[in-house]
Amino acid sequence: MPETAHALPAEQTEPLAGLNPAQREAVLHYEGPMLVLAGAGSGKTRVLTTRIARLIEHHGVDPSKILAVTFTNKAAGEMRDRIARLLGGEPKGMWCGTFHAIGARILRANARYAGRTQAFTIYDDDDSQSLLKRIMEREKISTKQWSPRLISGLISDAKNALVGAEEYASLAMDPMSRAAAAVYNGLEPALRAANAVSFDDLLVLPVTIFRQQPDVIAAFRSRFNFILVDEYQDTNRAQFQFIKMLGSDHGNVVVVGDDDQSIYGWRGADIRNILDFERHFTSAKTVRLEENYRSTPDILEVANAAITGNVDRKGKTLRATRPSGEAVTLVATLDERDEAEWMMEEIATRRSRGDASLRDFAVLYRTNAQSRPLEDALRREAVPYRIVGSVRFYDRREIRDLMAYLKIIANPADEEAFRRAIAVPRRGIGETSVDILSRIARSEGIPVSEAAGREDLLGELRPATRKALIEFAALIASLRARANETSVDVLLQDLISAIRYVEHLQSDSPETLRDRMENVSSLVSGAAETVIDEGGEVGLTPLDHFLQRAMLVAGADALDPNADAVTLMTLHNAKGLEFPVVFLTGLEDGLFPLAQSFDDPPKLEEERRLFYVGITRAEQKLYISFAEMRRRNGELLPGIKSRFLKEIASSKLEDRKTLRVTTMGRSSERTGGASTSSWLSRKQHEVPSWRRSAAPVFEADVSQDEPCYVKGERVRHKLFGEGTIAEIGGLGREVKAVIDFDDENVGRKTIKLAYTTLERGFD
DNA sequence: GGATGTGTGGTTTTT
DNA sequence: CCACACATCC
Repeated sequence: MPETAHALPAEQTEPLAGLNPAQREAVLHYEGPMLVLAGAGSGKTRVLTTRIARLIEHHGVDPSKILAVTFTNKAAGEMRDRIARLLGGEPKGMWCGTFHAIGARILRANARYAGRTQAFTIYDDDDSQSLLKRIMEREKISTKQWSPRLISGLISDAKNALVGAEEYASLAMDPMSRAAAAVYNGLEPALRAANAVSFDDLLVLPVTIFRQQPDVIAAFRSRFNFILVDEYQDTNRAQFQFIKMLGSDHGNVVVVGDDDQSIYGWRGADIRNILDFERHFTSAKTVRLEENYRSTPDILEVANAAITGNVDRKGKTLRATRPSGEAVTLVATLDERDEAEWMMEEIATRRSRGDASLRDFAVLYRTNAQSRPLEDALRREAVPYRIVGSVRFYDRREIRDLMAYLKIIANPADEEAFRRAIAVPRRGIGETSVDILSRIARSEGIPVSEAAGREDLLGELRPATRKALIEFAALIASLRARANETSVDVLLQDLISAIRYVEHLQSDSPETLRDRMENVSSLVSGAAETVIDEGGEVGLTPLDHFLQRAMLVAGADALDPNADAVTLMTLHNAKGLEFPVVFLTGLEDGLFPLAQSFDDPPKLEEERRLFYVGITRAEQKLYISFAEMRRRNGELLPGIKSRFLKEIASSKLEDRKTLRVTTMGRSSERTGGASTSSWLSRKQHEVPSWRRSAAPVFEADVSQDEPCYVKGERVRHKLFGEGTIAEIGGLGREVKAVIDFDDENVGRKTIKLAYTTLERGFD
């Protein structure tokens, strides 16, 4: 991270120069466990890299004895580069990568202990879910009652907590868990048969192997004498166990993290890992990095105020080192379009002052769906932008198609890949035929792709189908032979012409041909670059390497730092990044924080940490915006200012409204004109003078088809007082709300909104 | 078996 | 509002 770009020359000549006392202490620490509580922008990357360089240079540690775990591949690459710069050369043999990449590497070398070969495929969520769905069908579990998504989530949670299928089954009491248990039970053999592993398995299987194979764990223990883990606050139980098994003997485990930035609880990350580190690794030293080199004091004040609402934290306050700058702007906008237009104006103003390039701007939001109107605005004005995440490169149809071929070439047992590849240019083989084939293959105990080439086994299929299968099998076989003698990019080109993929794209959808072709050629050039990448120690083929890398790239990995464009991404993707100017959009109650977190304090705290992460991305200028109306799932919903904003003293924020909000606010009744959308006719209450920027309060208007209240919203009833909406439903005059009133004597009541007036928009 | 159409259901965040 | 799953028809 470039937070100390200006300090680079000093770093090169005298590594310890320019470090503050806390940073210095962390760098100088040699053996034993240490927890570095590193606030946002406190120079933790510098501490990590300097420390590793010092281990190697000063303490004479062999780089191959060091294991460094990062959160993204990009962070791993940066760490490598910076260490190389400090040492004046690549540290040979050091392992540096994400948990998943490191897990994959360990698993490659020890695949046999997990019932796989080293050519195993990594299934992404889509692959896992389609496999899961077929298992559910086989087990006669309704995919309607419990979606594969849900079941897959349950199994994933179990895996991340290191709960195996058997144990899970013994714990499953309710019908849903029992369904999940049955699927989980069927999933393991299916993955094994496909010589595949899920994402979660990349963490779980190494731990399982460590537990079962004493020599394997012993070898790794003696190899990695120094372990460093970045973003420790986002580790889950499996990752914790992994680190503990490797490091508890010598205790040379340094973890760096910030409990206030733990935002992956929903993915099984356990904030207790960092909160309890000193208990897990006794005699651990703790160092706090609280000096912030990134943001202006104005931004930091807001950040500190925002996070204070959390109870479950170690507690730390960022201290500014930079001079004071612009105030943080909080702007009320009319709707998501207005929000986008306002953002465009601010970008234009700053650009016209000539002190900002496009890459200085980042636009952050809670959910991917919010990017649409922002993208529209950018496109309208022809402002270049890049978007991180949303549709990952490897998730695109055309890429997945070709990748399926590569996978089946690399791993003949991969049934998911087989199914996708065989369906792609249509070749007269439908799902029913594949199902029959799959059954035959299973009873013969051979992979589907092998069964497809065995004419003697295909008796029950029609001659045309049989012929097509044999042809397909021959195609794969010849490509596989080709894979052994050529590079991945050439293989891809051969593949594309062999299946006449361009013609397929052309006939499939001529409109998108250009875009797709572009993606296909990016894939080919990406493949060309991967070949010259690291060699790998277990004798992997270039194809295996390419596939693995492809499966493990994250959205943020693809960020090209040289592109001059505005960056759009979710808050989760923004972790670890920084920008001169940041727009934090959609600060509406129910959206950020999401309504689902309202009645769940730990979840609400996680949302607040996410808010904190967003704020601390900004270096010079932070904009926060919310919209009074927002289209969600095609429905226009009223929005009120996020509760998070109300936790920040108004003196810390510069309040603004867009022109449209200002004009609309005055003329309540007769705004007329083109956009007579329903909400315009709603009457407004007086806004109390003591809260100038509060969102307008609307009367309940039951003539609308769309519900005007959302679940979880706070309301006040004339008779019953204040309460929270627990449930809402019905249309028109039939709209009913189930409300839990604060007054215990009132309790829960179901109210027809047509006959009542509720107030909202307070506290 | 495949194309076309209609219905449904869903949306938090990602390695 | 949109993507996808499913059903129907060819």
